[in-house]
Parts: sequence; C-alpha cells; structure tokens
Amino acid sequence: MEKNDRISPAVIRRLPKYYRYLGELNKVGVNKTSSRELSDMTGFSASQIRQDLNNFGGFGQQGFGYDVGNLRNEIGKILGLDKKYKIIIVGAGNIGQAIANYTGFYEADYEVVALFDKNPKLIGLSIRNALIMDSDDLEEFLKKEHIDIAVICTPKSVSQQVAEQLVRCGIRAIWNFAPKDLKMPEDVYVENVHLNESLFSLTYYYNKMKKESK
Amino acid sequence: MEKNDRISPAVIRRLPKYYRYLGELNKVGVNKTSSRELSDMTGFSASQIRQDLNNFGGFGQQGFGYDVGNLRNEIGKILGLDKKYKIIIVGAGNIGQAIANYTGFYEADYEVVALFDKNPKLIGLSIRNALIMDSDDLEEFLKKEHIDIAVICTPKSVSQQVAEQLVRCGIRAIWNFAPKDLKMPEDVYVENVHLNESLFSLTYYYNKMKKESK
DNA sequence: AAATAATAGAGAAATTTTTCACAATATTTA
DNA sequence: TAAATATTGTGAAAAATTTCTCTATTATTT
Ligand SMILES: NC(=O)c1ccc[n+]([C@@H]2O[C@H](COP(=O)([O-])OP(=O)(O)OC[C@H]3O[C@@H](n4cnc5c(N)ncnc54)[C@H](O)[C@@H]3O)[C@@H](O)[C@H]2O)c1
Ligand SMILES: NC(=O)c1ccc[n+]([C@@H]2O[C@H](COP(=O)([O-])OP(=O)(O)OC[C@H]3O[C@@H](n4cnc5c(N)ncnc54)[C@H](O)[C@@H]3O)[C@@H](O)[C@H]2O)c1
Repeated sequence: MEKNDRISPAVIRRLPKYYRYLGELNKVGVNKTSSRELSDMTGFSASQIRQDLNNFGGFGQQGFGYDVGNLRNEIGKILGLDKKYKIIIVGAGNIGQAIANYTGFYEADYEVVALFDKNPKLIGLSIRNALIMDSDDLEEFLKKEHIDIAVICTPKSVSQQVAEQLVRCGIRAIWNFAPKDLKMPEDVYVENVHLNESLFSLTYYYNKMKKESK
Repeated sequence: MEKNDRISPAVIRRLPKYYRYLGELNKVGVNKTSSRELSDMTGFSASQIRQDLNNFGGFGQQGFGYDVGNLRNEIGKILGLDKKYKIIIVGAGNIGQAIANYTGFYEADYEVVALFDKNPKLIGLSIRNALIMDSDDLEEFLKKEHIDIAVICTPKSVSQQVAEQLVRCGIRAIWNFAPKDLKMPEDVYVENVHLNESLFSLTYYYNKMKKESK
C-alpha cells in the first residue's frame, strides 16, 4: 500500500488527527474536502497535509479535492483501524479502570478482553464485560488467548518486570502508562503515555507565557 | 535565565526525561554524571543532550561532567518545578478521578484543589482532600481562588464550552484530555493528552512490525 | 611533572521536516 | 466553448533539528 517504506514518525502522529476530523465531516454529511479546509480544522498547513498524504499515494484529485469517506477509509487502512484488536490491561487501579471503562475508542475495533491485578480485592470484579483476573494467571491466559496489545497500568516499580513477562508470552505491542522507559527487544513496540512529562511541559509553557505577558 | 528566548519544543519535551533520570541517579546516591551516561539512560544521543542543555547555558564542566543535583535543579527551574501550582479538574469521571487520585506528580508541587462536575451523585464526594463541587459554582470559585492549571476531563461535546468558561475566569493553562482541539486565544496554553491518537499510532507501528517480521 | 583519558562546549555539517511555488487537472461561470 | 477559479501532486527551497568534529578543560595515571 505504501509508496515508501519508511514514513517519518511526525507524519504518522498526524494521521489520527486527520482521521478524526474526516470522521466529523462525515458525520455531518460533508463528503468533499480540501487540504485547505483540513488545514483550517487541524492547524497543520495545507501543504504539509498534501505532503503527508502523498507519502502513501494520491488520495485526492487535482483541481477537485478529497473525497471525505474515501480519504478517511484510506487513512484508517494505513493505521490499521480496519482490523480488530484484543487488549488486556495489567494493573486495574485508577488508570487501568479508566481505560477499561472508556467506550470512546470509537471508529475502531478495540476490545478490552481482561484486566490483571494482584490485589485480591479487585480480582473477580468486572468492568464492562472484562473480568479482573489474578496476575498470577496472566501467562496461562496469554498461552490460550491471542492478544494484540497490552496496556501497562501498574506502578513503575514493577512495569519492567511485567513488560518482560508480556513479551515472553508473545506480546509485541505495549501501551505504557507507567513513568518508566521500558527496555525491550527491537521487535516490541512501546507507546509511552508519560503524563508527568506532559504536565511538566505544560508547566514550562505556562510560566513562559506569564513571563512574556508581563 | 535562558541564553535564548526561543527554545525549540523538541528540546522542552526532552527536559522532563532528563529530570526524571537525574532524580533516579540522585536517589541512588550518584552525584556525578555525563552526557554519555545520560545518553545510555534516555536513548537520546550524547551530543543532543549537550546541545539541549547548552540552550540554557553551561551546566557542566569540561573534562568532568555534570553535577547530578545541580543539573536536576537547573532543569527543574527551567521547567518551573521549583514553584507551587494549584490545579482544578473539570469532569470528575474516570479520568478526572484517576488524576485526582494520583500521588505521583512527585518532585513538584502540584495540588489538586477541587474537582467540578454536574452529576449530583458525584457532587459532595471528596478525593484526597479535594472536594467534587457543582460545576455551576465553577465561575464563583475561580473568582475567589487563584488557580494555575485546569484539567479538562469532560466529554468532548462540552470541552470547548468548558474551556471558554475557564478562560473567561482567568485560566491560562489547560491540560486537555478530551479528544477535541480547543480553539483558544493566543495567550492560553493547551497541552493535549489525546489517548486515541496515541493508541492509533501504536496500532500503526504494531501492524508495521508484524508485516516486517514476516 | 608529564602523559593520558574523559568530557563539555560550540561551530559546522548532515539530515529531516516543513514550506514554497507552480504545473496539471477539474469544476464553475460567463 | 472559453475563461476563471480551485485544488492536488510534486520537486525545490527553506527551516529546523540532529549529529559530527574538534578544541579546551579537568581529572587521573604513570
Ligand atoms: N493515575 C494517574 O493519573 C497517573 C498519572 C501519571 C502516571 N500514572 C502511572 O500509571 C500507573 C498506574 O497508576 P494508577 O494511578 O492507576 O495506580 P494504582 O495504584 O491505582 O493502580 C496500580 C494497580 O496495579 C496493581 N499492581 C501492582 N503490582 C502489580 C503486578 N505486579 N501485577 C499486576 N498488577 C499489579 C495494583 O494492585 C493496583 O491496582 C502508575 O505507574 C502511575 O505512575 C498514573
Ligand atoms: N477514560 C479514558 O480512558 C479516556 C481515554 C481517552 C479519552 N478520554 C476522554 O477523557 C474525557 C473524560 O473521559 P471519562 O472516561 O473520564 O468520561 P466520564 O464520562 O467517566 O467522565 C466525564 C465526567 O464529566 C462530567 N461532565 C459532563 N458535562 C460536564 C460539564 N458541563 N461540566 C462539568 N462536568 C461535566 C460528567 O458528569 C462525568 O462525570 C472524555 O472527553 C473522553 O473522551 C478518556
């Protein structure tokens, strides 16, 4: 599908945003758009949007624009949102439960199959059809079920160890919420959600703004 | 403090990571480090680390390295982590509660002062000293209390409206968890945590890896 | 005391990313 | 039908970011 094998991460990071806005246009019945209009919505420059999309081939028509439904579909295919994904969550605390409760990963087929925790008070409870299981049973579970994505929501002290266990059982994609960088083999992809770092950046810009407005 | 007024966002995004690793070194009693060692820990190149730090002036000593405590302090000052910040959370659902419950914004002085929600079942409850208040009382509250950062954890349908209300009451820094890009005046800084986009990127790389390993 | 090794700082080069500019193509208007 | 307008695709230019290279400095070893 790709014209080019190696697409810059910056491009990949922007695709979900295009996808979201195309979904919104779709929902209100707009079926034609342009890089200009997408630029107004996303804040990225029109030429950057065209350049981005051209990495994957021409989805638009010169002189006309883009077909909303088609472009959304193509971006979905690039991201892999046309497939189903089974997810487990390790660590059923605040964040783990919040994610399990979340119904808004709409437009794509993610299913939280189970959660794992070591806290006996949590084991046995269910969150939206997903059972919280004993983390001692994790390896056995993974031997039987095919899971695409594991979410790590444990304290950082055990995150590396949990990640290694997951990888031993065949997991290749980890969504990591613990504030720790996992040391993983090359063929495991880790997407970090480092909320601390996000808040610290925010703090920097907040202070910068205050200083400048003085 | 800065040598240069305009620091690239890429640099700012890396500072929290340096800060975290310096904290870890500090904790285990290491008080001297080098760009080489920080490179091994963070995965950023040594020369990039030196370049980054030089944006703010020389914190190291040629031939010697960096003093861990001092460097951590300096980065903390750059980010503004030497100050206190009062936070409110609007939307006391899954994510709002998870953040209010979180004690791990350690090493900096963030205090969640209150949460706001419109759900009567939540109003009156407390999370770690922070009361969940009626969102109708938000404006009045903000007139009396000085708040630095507002966290938006409402559904996306109301996030723009909530943000505008916050800004009207003087808020200039927003940590936005709703999957929506807020249209805000220039002098308001918005830090987005777009978990959908993060998961979609993960999905892309997961599929890419699978394809390549075939 | 001299030689050696380690390391930051800093300018330059290389690379990556973004923007620009314009030809090609489609639609709309006169 | 012709002219005007809108818009993509694309190569080139510009800008931003990262890496390279070397000098100066410090600590350590001989
Ligand atoms: N809550 C937040 O807002 C927030 C913000 C930033 C980062 N984080 C990070 O996210 C992670 C989870 O945070 P949280 O607030 O949900 O914490 P939490 O304490 O509420 O949940 C952690 C859960 O992990 C479980 N656990 C511990 N060891 C385990 C193991 N070996 N196997 C399986 N489960 C185990 C605990 O029993 C607990 O239920 C932490 O690493 C935290 O630093 C959370
Ligand atoms: N939970 C997740 O894992 C997750 C993941 C990605 C994005 N998000 C986003 O984060 C936001 C919050 O998600 P959540 O799962 O916590 O949802 P939630 O439904 O649990 O919480 C939303 C809360 O906002 C309150 N609310 C609604 N309108 C309000 C208003 N006008 N003023 C004040 N409060 C109001 C609701 O009463 C509710 O308590 C949503 O925008 C969601 O899309 C959540």
